[in-house]
Amino acid sequence: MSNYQNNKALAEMFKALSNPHRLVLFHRLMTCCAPGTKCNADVAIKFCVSELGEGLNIAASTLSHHLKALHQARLIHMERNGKNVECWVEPDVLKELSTFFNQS
Amino acid sequence: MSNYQNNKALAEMFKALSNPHRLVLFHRLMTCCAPGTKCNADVAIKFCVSELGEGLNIAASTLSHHLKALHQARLIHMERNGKNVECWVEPDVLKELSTFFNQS
DNA sequence: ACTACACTTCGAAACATGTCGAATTATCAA
DNA sequence: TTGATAATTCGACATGTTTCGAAGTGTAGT
Repeated sequence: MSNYQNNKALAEMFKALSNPHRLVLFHRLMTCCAPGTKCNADVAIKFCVSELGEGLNIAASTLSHHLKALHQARLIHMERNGKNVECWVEPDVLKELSTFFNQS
Repeated sequence: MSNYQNNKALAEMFKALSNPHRLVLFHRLMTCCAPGTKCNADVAIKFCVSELGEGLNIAASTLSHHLKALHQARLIHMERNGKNVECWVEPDVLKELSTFFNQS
C-alpha cells in the first residue's frame, strides 16, 4: 500500500463493503463454490441483480445503487445478458484483499 | 459471515478502513515487522497517537477521532502510557480479515 | 500549585450516504 | 407495435461523516 493511488483504491473497496447490505451482496457473489471446497474454479457463478437482492427488503432502485457502488469500487463485474444483468466476483480481487491483511 | 451480528461487525471494520486517512493509520500499525519478513512476533510494535499522525496534515482532534473510530471497530488497541496513548494491532484481526477474503 | 505536553470532547459547517417512489431505458415475446 | 419484465436514473429527504478550532482532561516535571 505504498503509493497514494493504491491507498485510495483500497479505501474505496472498503467503503463499498462498509454497508451491511452491500456486504451481504458481495458475500453472496464471493462464496461462489460449494461449501467446504476451495474456490479455484475458472468460471465464477453469476447472479442476476434481482436474485442477489432476495430477502434483503430493499427497493430495486436501492439494490441497483448498491451494486453500482460495488462495481465502481472494482469489487464486482456486471454484464447484461438479455433482460438480466449478471454479476460476479473475479478471484483476483479476493486474493488482493486477502494478501493485504496477510502481508509482512 | 453467516449470522447478522458478524456481518454488522465486519461492515463496521470496513467502514473504519474506508477513509484514506484511517487506512494509512491502520496500515502503519499493521506493518509492524521489518519489510520482507513474516509478521509472527508476539509483541506488536506500538505507536503513540502523535507519531501515527505524522505527515498526514490533519488536526490533532481529527486524528483522535479517526483512531477512536478504528478502536470502536475493534481494529486497533489503545492504552494510556504516561502522557501518551499507545496504539497497536493484534495479529488476530488481520487473520480474521485475511481469511474472510480467502474462504471457500 | 503551576506549566507544558499529549490527547479527547464539543459544537459547527460542509459534504456524502442510504433510502424511497416515480419516471426512464433496455430487452424480449406475442 | 404493444406489453411485460428487469434494471437504472432522477429528485428528494433524513441521516451520517469529515474536518476544524476551542475548550477540556490527564499526566509528568518544576
